[in-house]
Amino acid sequence: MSVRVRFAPSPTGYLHIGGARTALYNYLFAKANNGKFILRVEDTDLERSKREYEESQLEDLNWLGITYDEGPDKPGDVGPYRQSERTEIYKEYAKKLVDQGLAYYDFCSDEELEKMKEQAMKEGRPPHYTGKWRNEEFFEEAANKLAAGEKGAIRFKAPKKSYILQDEVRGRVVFPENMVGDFVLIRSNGLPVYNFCCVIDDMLMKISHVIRGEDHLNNSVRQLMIYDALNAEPPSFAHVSLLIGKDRQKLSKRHGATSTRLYKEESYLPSALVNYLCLLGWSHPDEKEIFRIDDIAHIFDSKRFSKAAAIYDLEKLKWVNGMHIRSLPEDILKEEIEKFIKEDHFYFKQSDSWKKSVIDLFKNQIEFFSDFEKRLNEDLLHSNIVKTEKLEEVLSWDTTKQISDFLKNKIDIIDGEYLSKNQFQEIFKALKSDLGLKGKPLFMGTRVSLTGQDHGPELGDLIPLIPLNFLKKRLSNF
RNA sequence: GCUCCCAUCGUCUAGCCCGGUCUAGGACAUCGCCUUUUCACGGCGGUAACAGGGGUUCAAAUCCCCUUGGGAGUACCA
Repeated sequence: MSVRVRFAPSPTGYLHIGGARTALYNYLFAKANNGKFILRVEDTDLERSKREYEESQLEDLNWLGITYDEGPDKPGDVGPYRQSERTEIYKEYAKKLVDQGLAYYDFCSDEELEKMKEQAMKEGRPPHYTGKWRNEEFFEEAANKLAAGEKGAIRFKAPKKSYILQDEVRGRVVFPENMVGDFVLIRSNGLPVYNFCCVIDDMLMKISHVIRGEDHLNNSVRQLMIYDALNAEPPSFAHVSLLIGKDRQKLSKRHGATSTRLYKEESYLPSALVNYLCLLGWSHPDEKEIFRIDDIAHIFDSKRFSKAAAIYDLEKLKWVNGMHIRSLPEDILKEEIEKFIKEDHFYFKQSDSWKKSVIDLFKNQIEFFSDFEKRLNEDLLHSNIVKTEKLEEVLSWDTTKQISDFLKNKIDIIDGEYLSKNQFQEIFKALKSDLGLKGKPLFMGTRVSLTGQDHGPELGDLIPLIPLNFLKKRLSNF
């Protein structure tokens, strides 16, 4: 049987980081098994679903490099791929179930339903449907109401038996009898409910494996019931552990950035995000930590999912991002970095070789593309200098005063835009021998005199990249 | 409440299925040292975990049970 998997987001918000991970696992699983990855939009909740969210989610998926074979914008043979466009299909199946006596029309009002639940809770019973409409003797009355144009919901008659789910991740899960009561298939407004359309679609779209969040585990019993009623073979299921926040609660807005979009805006590399997400609940057989997802697709194995929920914590993601930045080819790195530098920045007025040197100088020190401009401004162009205690200390040394005087004399008489590497080396050598300094006083004194900072890249690499007039200006402060 | 799921360093995890090779391995973070000063990179090293209790066994992180803790579901949301 050919492998077909799907990701089925609801367009009720931006793409959630947890959703992105689920999509990723499906994508990887399809790739590993030479299967197809289908994207289906679950927009049956009319009030919350918005087309703009759908568009943004597809866009973000694309940004992450998670591409699908079939979807609303890539029609295949089993469309349409938006549930809102499939309501007739669901109704048809629901009616068939009613005809077979496996479901029934229910005309209870919200108030009646509410009362039923309260009563059950009070008596310590599970809050299941106990309305009269499930009884055959009222079928005729229901038919009359229907004929008279009254709106009723279609409710599924939950069989009184236990169900067993052989889950790829959880193993054998037994759902005892009486776990759920009769549930709604089609709402009185004619729209289907998740558990129903999910099954119909997975069946019609020939989905072979369902990989989804553990929050759906309990839904499975309802879905299994429907497959049974439809006489259809259920797909195999893999319920992946959930992503949670530091407080071990379900990931939500208050845990900070939970939408994929924000990572895009903060200049994270999609390859890094996806690399990190992949490792949150799945492990590489060789414990490799840094990889491109397409490189591991062929070894992706659903047996390596972990069962426990993972805390979503940004620290490691930052590191992964830095690693991905460093592995970028030179020209792409340059291109990406430049996207995050202001158009009128000093950087763009410099020569290509200068740009290259500067990128080489900083690329190992940044975790984000947006860090580059910061480094440039602080380490090279000396804006935003913070007077630290350490800096004050170095400034107070007599040797520092000697160094700055010496440098001022040497550098003031040099013309040009930059100091060459050789020029700097010579000056530095002279400084060393003339003043007889070494170690910390020498290096720190020179650094502070020339950059105004107590830290930064290797002096020999850094100084020749600082415009000469900046150096002169700096020295004139002493 | 009821049902289901989960439980290894602060965090992500390997190991668990097929008990001994585990005085529990890796990574992030953290700390220390080295890399002629700093930051970073790199290298080396340190701190740090099998939730608790019972079994089974010559032997348990690994198998079984209980407790505790956490999570999910219990909708005419998805």
